[in-house]
Amino acid sequence: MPELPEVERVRQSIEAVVAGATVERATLHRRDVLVIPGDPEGGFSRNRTRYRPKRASPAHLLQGLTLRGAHRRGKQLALVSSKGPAVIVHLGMTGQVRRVAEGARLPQTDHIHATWRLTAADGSRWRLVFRDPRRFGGLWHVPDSASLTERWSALGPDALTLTPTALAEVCRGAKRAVKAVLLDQRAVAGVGNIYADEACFAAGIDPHRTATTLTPHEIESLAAEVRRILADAIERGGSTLRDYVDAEGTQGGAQLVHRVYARAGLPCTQCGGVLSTDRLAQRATVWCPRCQG
DNA sequence: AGGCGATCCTGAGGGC
DNA sequence: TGCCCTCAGGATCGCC
Repeated sequence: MPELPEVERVRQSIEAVVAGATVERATLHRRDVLVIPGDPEGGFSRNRTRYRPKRASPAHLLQGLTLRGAHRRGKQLALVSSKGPAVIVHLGMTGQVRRVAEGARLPQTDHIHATWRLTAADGSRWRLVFRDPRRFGGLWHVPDSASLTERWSALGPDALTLTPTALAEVCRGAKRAVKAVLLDQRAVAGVGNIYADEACFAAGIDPHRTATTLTPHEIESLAAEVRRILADAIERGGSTLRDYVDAEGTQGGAQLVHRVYARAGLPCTQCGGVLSTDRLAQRATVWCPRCQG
């Protein structure tokens, strides 16, 4: 499940090829994966039972344009053209962006929903594909840079640079669990279930605590741990639990240092006590009742 | 306001 | 070997 670190690794692993590249040809293999402005379903997620996509053209996937680069906010990735139009890529649960040299074979060819054929700035030719077996992810066409800014302004501050002030602001008056706040992309962008649990553990805060009751000291500690854990996970190449690989197919190693995620019933690495589990905000949650007061 | 359940989807893993 | 069930979860929607 790609969260901020995994999306950032994907971004890094395509940036060099994407910056200055020309999109020679773009193909959409599955129509309902792309949302274009004016679609009956205008939100960020598609309700598939009702979603009826309008006709998409290769231009909606930036065919014929030169790319400026790959940008990221929270868990969202955007291929941005130098003229302004962009495509937001959301990986959802099982989404991948893979990149191979033109003519090279992709390791997996099932569930590929979009393909871009690129000529990089140095003249080399590449194929970029969006693959997403479970289709919780998707693509969003954005007509200009102002629209991208507008869309991304609906997201909270990027979790990688989360300040105590910003965290305090979204916790103020929030009568819900602090983990629910961390998972809310409008409050903080980029944290998912794994790193929410890991950050709460590292900060010694029970994820069930009502957000508004956190002390300034706890807020500061939590913001620092969110930043540290995400930065460390990026350095380790992200967390590979099952599906995640970066654009070159490289697995991550951050899962090796998880202290609580998927460790329910196992001993706490800090105190040796048994880790507890329940469901919070619809997500499996693991914490140490002794270390997280 | 926000908790909660349902929904979308596929693949893995357990039980028998 | 195979079938059925459950579970995983990001985001949203509708109900309470």
